Amino acid sequence: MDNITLARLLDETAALLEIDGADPFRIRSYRRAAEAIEQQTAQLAPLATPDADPKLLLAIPGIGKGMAANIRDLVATGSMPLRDELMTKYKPTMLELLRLPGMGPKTVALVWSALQVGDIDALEAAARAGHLNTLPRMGEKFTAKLLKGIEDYRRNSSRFRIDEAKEFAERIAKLILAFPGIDQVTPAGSLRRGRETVGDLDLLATGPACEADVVAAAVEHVATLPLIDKLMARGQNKVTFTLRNNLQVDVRLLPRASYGAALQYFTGSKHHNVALRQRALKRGLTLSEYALLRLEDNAIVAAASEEEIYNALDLDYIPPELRENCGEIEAAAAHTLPKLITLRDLRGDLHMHTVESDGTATILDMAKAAIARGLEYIAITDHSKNLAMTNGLDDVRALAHIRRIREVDAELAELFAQEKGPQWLRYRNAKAGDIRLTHYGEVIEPQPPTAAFRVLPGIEVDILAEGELDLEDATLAQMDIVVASVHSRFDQPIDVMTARVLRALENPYVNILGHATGRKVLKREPYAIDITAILRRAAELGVAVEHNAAPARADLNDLHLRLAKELGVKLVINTDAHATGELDQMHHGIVQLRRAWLTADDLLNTRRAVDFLALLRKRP
DNA sequence: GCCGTTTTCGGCCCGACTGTTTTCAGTCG
Repeated sequence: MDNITLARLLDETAALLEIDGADPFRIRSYRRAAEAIEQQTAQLAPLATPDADPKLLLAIPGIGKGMAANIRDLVATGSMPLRDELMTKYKPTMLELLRLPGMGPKTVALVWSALQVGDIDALEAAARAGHLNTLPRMGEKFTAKLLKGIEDYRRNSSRFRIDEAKEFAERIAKLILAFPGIDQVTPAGSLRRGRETVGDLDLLATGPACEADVVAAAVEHVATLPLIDKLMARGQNKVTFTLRNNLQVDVRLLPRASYGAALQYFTGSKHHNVALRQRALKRGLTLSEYALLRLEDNAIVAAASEEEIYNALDLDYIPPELRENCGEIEAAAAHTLPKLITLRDLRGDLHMHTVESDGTATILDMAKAAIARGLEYIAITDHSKNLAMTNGLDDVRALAHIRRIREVDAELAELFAQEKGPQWLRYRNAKAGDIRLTHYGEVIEPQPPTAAFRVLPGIEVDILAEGELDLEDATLAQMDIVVASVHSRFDQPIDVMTARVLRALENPYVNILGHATGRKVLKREPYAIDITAILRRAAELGVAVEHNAAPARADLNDLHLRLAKELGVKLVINTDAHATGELDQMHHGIVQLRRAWLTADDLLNTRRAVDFLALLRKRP
């Protein structure tokens, strides 16, 4: 039984306990255990066998004697007594009801006990028949909202990818900023924390118009924005609505003086906030979205900035990406938070395409775009022949392409030698206007170059059915960068796919493993290969593993990135750009790396080009 | 059910909004 299943079973038990009206603190402990298990990079099942050291499970915060016994039961039998008992009392489909808006545990328990309604279809039927109106607190409005909720749930219960969510956040922010007196709109929530997907948007607005005595007008402005599909709720300083694509947006308008407290509060995560408030209480303080207050006299200790609040709690400032209550508070207290990687640390991008296969720009265009973004080297890695639909290269074309790449490389080196930099800055400045080198507010200033920009010849070679590659070794030997990727046939069993990739890693010319998992971020599809096995082998062989920065193609999740670091895997981050503008996708990938606590030292392509090449796998 | 620079017992985060209430329970983030 893997960690994800374990966590899901405990989380379901928590939900059933909630419906059962159990002690809320006991419920919380089940949730906490589920979250703790999800965060582990090592599988727990081997630690839960009868002959394993019991201390190992107990070492995980949130798991005590009782929960350890539950875990051992789950691993041994697939279930546990409490869960079995609850499952006979209630229906598993009731868990789904909790996902509907307005349906909490109490209401689910009520419709079950009063009407024997235990699944979505029955609930909808009861609502349409007016049966719900006979129950307390469930009138016309509740029923109408619920029916809409059921409809939305069936149509689209998925989350939104971070790049899409960010785009909407920016559009809405622009509309809100049109109101005079609102001078700042900041995305908070999981978008600011850099989660791969977000369930809803949290936007925090502030400025003179958001002060308590005048905020009503600004609320009216937000509640009547033209792109609102359905207004869900509106309060004194909060507006909730959905867009036509069903993305839910929460806008809070808060006074400038409490901006820091509000930003901290709405950025979350929930668990991080809970832990922070507990810490505050231990210090005789109380934390809310308005301020950090001293309990005895309600004096404001900190409110204007997040830094003040963390510092007042004897903590170093914690970057949003780390705020998951996953050890960051302890590290901040001990001053041992890592110096997280930033976009600025990146020096090269080793995976991109040109017009030679399925890209839209030339080699020189890609080089200029990379220079404009402050990079020092790139690798051109067009597709190989097996991907016919991308106009992939056979051996003859691949060798000819290498010659052109080397020509561009030499051309740029000559320019650098002749003009010592100014020419490079011209490339930069020509593009500076329409390139947004920002990372959630941090503006990246390109630095003057200290060495010639390098364009490295490479290829993204396709892994075939038996694990062999679709180009000759003699061709691959000419390349600096050989990215091996799986592009299709993900319908194969996981062991078949894994063996295929492992075999490809053995090829002495492969120095980077490209996308291989067939993972789709929004579809909850299982991985097509055993990532743990692949990472272990890659570490042994010295093959670098790519983290694809494009949100649509991100193969590795937070957990895999942390595991890769633990295993000493050589990691690189690449955009896989098919157009110059796609190089900007890099910042999404950087955020993912930050979430995994990675620093500049954990990546190969934060090094200078010459150092980087020396760190790659040794070739025969 | 977990946990311990006040603790092996007695705590366990905070506030806003909704609906249907005539003072609040349930939900949400």
